[in-house]
Amino acid sequence: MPPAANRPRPTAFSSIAIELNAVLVALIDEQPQVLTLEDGALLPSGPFEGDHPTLQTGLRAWVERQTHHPLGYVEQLYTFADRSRAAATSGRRIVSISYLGLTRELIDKEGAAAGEHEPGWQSWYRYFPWEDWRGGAPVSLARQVMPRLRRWIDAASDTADRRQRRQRVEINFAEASWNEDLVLQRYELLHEAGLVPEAGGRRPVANPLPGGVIGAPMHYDHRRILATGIARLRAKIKYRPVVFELMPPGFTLGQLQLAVEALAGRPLHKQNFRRLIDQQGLVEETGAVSAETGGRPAKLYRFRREILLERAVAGTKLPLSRTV
Amino acid sequence: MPPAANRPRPTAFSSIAIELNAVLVALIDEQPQVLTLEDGALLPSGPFEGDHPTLQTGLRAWVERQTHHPLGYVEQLYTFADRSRAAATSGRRIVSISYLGLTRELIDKEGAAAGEHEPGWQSWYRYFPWEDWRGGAPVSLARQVMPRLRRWIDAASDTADRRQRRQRVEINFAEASWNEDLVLQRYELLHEAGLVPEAGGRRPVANPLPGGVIGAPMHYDHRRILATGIARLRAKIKYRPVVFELMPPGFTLGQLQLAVEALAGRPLHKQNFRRLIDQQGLVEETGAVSAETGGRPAKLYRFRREILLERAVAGTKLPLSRTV
DNA sequence: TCAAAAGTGTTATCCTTACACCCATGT
DNA sequence: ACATGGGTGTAAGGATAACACTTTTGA
Repeated sequence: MPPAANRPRPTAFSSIAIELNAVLVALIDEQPQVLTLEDGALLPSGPFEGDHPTLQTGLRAWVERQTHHPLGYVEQLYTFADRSRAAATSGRRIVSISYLGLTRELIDKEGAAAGEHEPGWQSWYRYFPWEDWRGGAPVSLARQVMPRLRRWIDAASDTADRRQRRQRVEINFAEASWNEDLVLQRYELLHEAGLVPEAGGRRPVANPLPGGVIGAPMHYDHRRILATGIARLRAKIKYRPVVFELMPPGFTLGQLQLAVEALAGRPLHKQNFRRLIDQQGLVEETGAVSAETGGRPAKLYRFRREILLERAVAGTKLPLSRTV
Repeated sequence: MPPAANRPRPTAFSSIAIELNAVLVALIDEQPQVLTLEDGALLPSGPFEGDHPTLQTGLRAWVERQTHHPLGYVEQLYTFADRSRAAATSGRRIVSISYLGLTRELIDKEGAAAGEHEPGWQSWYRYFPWEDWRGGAPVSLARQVMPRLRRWIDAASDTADRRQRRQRVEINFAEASWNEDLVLQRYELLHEAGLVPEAGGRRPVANPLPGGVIGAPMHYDHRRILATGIARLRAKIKYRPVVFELMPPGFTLGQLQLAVEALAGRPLHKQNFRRLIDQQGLVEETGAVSAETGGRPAKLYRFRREILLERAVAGTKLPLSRTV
């Protein structure tokens, strides 16, 4: 076998910009919030310079430089490079690698540049009002989203197409069988239907309907990246103990439930939530109780960090044989 | 708000090569096989040129050019850019975006370049022999992997470190609670322990133990990418009907079970597997029966493609309330 | 007739869902 | 006293895991 250097390897020396995007999430005032720039129109992003050993260290470097705060849990989301959706205004091609970051503490605003670029937290439901089912079905769904989707269905060119559209809407938006994990799928469908045209760098949509925008827009495809992050997080809290990355060191079970509800965007069953938590052995009592918001004082709990080492997490759906 | 072109946007015009890698999987002779180059030492990879509208079309373009065969199911895996693991030999920085592709049919070898670059299929268990539990615990696990991992544990600098190592090995490699989804975690642990040094472009490992390589090596970090693909696929077959992308149009339930077993790397319980399949309504009888390998003739089934539109797939683990 | 694989039926167990209820505190 | 949230017990239903058994072919 020839040495590595001699082997031909089909790689292009492309003049393409590589950008790192971050969906930084924190729970503030029982709301899932996202760090943004420019009044909520932009996710923080930075260049990937070749001088970092890994992508993640590159990300951590500029996020911490920009926010003066160490980053906790970080995971890669997706790599986008759609020509039409990223940077149509500049002629330059951009590959954007996005990350999800969870933080427990507030980002120090002092260190950041003042003025237009000042970072700020925004509730993610500002961008996706139809995703917040904590108080029942969101009004914007019935009032705005569904009527426009129905018009989009009717605008199909032929019956086969119309049937297809109806079926897709039914799967993703049916109230009776709402699946909170489909954040990205729903956003992509709305985008395809021309209902979420973005502020900058978007291709003119195929079917621009009157009535315009639903939910706050963002520049480039940042709202799509945000949708990816929310979808990932909602799926993940179901099989990995990531909520605790967003919680303070001590918390009540009620606070924990509110946190999960904020992320999942729907109310949970109190008693069963509690049973689920303790039968998984995720938390332990600190011994203290909280002086709180009315009602009986609640025990404080802390996350058992050890279990990150103890568990490998299952994930079964196959009828496994015991005769291995 | 200023127009998009005026807004400063922190992107670097990096001179970094962008590469697309493909883990192309097919089921051949009841084995999960992967398309490779150079006698199995390399995954097919190609450049991302800026002239494609999306990353996926870029990938499809060169894969189809190289193999003269249309690509079916495709999904993005991960983006790596570790300096130490990708291309240490050349000085150039490479960002490699990897994809998983599933194909039902053989790739046409005629169209490909002859000689050293001729593509060929390899069983993926050639690279990860410890992952094949279809015939019970693989011998290489007890004979090779575990003894070396134990030496790695003993080689820890202090007791805390030793305890940590023991725990990680226990979680990922314990026979009693083997989790077939942890392919990537296990590979990364073996890599960290210096047990899977790769042929080219790898940083000299911290703890090179005698006894050398376990499983067939690959160049660069391609084995890591392959591990990512296998892990993703094993996890995915549990909640999405992707196996059918690998099956012929008509198949028996026995063949289907063998296919899932090949991917999951472990034997399944026949009766329960059948119940699971038909209670999910995934398949329907074609009416035909197969002339087969001995024993009673089996009914042939086909995948109900419609269900891809009918279902949104659940994925619950939270105690949801009905009082929405 | 026997091996080999297909195919059917039934039972025990666990987990999820749901309901009903009591407890401790502030106002 | 009563509103408010904390906290506990238990029953019904469904899904999984396991077992036992019959059927149909080829050699």
